[in-house]
Amino acid sequence: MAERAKYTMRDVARLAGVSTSTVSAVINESVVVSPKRKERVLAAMSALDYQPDAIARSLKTGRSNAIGVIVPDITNAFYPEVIRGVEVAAQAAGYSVLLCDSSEDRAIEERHLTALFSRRVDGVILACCVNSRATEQIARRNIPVIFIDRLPPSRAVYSVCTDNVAAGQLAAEHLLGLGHKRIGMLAGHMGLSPHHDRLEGFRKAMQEAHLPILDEYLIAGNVQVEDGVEAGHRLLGLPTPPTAILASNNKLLLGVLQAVEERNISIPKDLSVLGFDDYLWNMHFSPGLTAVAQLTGDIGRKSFELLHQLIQNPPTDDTAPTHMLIPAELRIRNSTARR
Amino acid sequence: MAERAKYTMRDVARLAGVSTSTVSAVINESVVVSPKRKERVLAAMSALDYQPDAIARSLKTGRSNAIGVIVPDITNAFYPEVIRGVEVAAQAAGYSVLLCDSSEDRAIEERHLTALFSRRVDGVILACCVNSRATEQIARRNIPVIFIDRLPPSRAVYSVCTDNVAAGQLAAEHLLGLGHKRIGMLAGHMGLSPHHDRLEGFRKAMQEAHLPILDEYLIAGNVQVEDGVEAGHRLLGLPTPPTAILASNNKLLLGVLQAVEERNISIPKDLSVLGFDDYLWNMHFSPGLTAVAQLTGDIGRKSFELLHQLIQNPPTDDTAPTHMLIPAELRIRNSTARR
DNA sequence: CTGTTAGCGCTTTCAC
DNA sequence: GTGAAAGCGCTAACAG
Repeated sequence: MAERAKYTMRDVARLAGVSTSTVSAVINESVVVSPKRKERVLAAMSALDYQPDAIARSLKTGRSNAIGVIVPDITNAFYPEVIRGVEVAAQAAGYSVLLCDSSEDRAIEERHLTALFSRRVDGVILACCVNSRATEQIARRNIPVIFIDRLPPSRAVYSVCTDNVAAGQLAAEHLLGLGHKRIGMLAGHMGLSPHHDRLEGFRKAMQEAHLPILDEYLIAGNVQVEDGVEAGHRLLGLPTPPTAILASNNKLLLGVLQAVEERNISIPKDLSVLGFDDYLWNMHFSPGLTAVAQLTGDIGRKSFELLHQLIQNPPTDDTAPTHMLIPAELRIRNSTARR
Repeated sequence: MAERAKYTMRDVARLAGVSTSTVSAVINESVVVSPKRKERVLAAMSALDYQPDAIARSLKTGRSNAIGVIVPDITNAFYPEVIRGVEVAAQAAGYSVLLCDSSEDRAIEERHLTALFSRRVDGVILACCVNSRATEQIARRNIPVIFIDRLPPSRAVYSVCTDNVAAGQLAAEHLLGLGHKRIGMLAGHMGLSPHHDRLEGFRKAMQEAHLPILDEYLIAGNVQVEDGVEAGHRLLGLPTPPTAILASNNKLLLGVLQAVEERNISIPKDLSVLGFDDYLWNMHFSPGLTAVAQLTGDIGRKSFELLHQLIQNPPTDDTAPTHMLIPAELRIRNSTARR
């Protein structure tokens, strides 16, 4: 079991009465082979149900036609959507995807990178974890890496991300446009570039509207449901509570919703609520949840395309890395209303 | 770029003043090496930041230390949870995971299998698509394959699945225990073994309670949200509507919820509702959704363990394949109530 | 257009 | 305990 394929190229060559190089030429269409012999080779191949050995080919060519994808938590619904985009594009280009989950742990991320390099992947797509040291590890190697979603501390890397500053601004302006002036924000974890940037966008929008951001309306830190519950209660228990709350990720939003439920507050009558990321169930909540959606499929597809391009045309060391920004999309439902 | 590592075993050997076989012995701890030379080798390895080439090793040993995982749709939240279980167990055992998404398309599934075989994976974990022909493709090869979640038409394969008959029964008995007698079921797609089995469990429970299953209470077919909406309306528009509805998957449940919303029916006062699979947002819906949860992490972990075992101890052809059944778990919340 | 040949980087007998 | 040497299956000069 798990044994090699029964037949090798030599068997095919023997059966077809040609040399292995001819078989190789037929398979790779690298050089022209006379129709007659080509026919014989093809016949022999299917007679033996021959499958080329990708490993031997990789060893010879130095290219694996495989890429690595590392995400911090595949059960976070954002990533599977991205991965699907990568997968489809990769498959179309003849690449396989090695998937790794770092569990938001820097040491595991490092081990995964090492393993991927050892497997000679042609490139890596990486959503790094907080305080990632990946850039240092990558610098020593010469393999193209695309950062997605989250940027490492030094942002001087190839990346494709949602334009989170614009997304934060978009969210805030939607609320502002509805007449809200007291807007609370659960900003998430400032060590995570998307959260950091969304807050920046929020700040920008408030500034342009000449509105102050009250300290007590801004809660940053963790990103789990319970953190959202706590922050929600904190905000809603204020003497002058906000009339709208913006949650920087889906779990925080779920937490806010729970706090709202517990306080018997009515959405959107008493409070408008808006989150980032848009999943199937968002629209089936009642009321439907307004959200700033990320184009996850695009992020996946474009990150593969960029990586593929880098694999085929290795950049010289002095070219500045590309940053690809994907727009976010406001999906208005019934959790936000005019003040 | 995408070029091989700078250093090979020969470089390490040269620097350490030993032969490549000694370096190999140190790395694999295959034979005892004198402490002194071992030290020198280790020093040389770290001095060069040497990483063994997994591809060359695979070619030589015939084992890739990689497994393939194929799922029909990675954006279905069930699979990422399973994959995480696989991933963690695989990583602990030194295996990498090649992930493929078949998009519920038999032809793509076949291509993925071919690619995985070509890459000489040591085994495959497969959630097959409807009408899968995978068994035939596998029969010709000699690679262990574990079916998860969904079983192929012929169930004579190694598998690890939720005990869906028991799960269906569990769900029905919960409703029965609450005094419901008129129970509607959105049974999903009968070509999918989990749906098929859950219906069987439902039937069993009804039979044991000496209750008939009305034809108009049983709706099978598709599995998308819209199908749930339509079926929900059909059920709720009946002259004598059911007092409880059981939905065989999460999307159907979402659809029912929408129909309920549109008809201004109150859960659980007027209708009890229960679904399969349990996700984070289920408990944050109001009311919290009662669900039969699958132990997704266990499915993933155990399927890897079984596969690993098969890789290490190839079964003889006449041993009957193992079927591993994972229990389901009823999580009672507020969407089901006494009738 | 076709075959011969020399490795890719590693593991593994097999002598020493 | 250690090294020399032979490949794993394939591709890519190169010579014919």
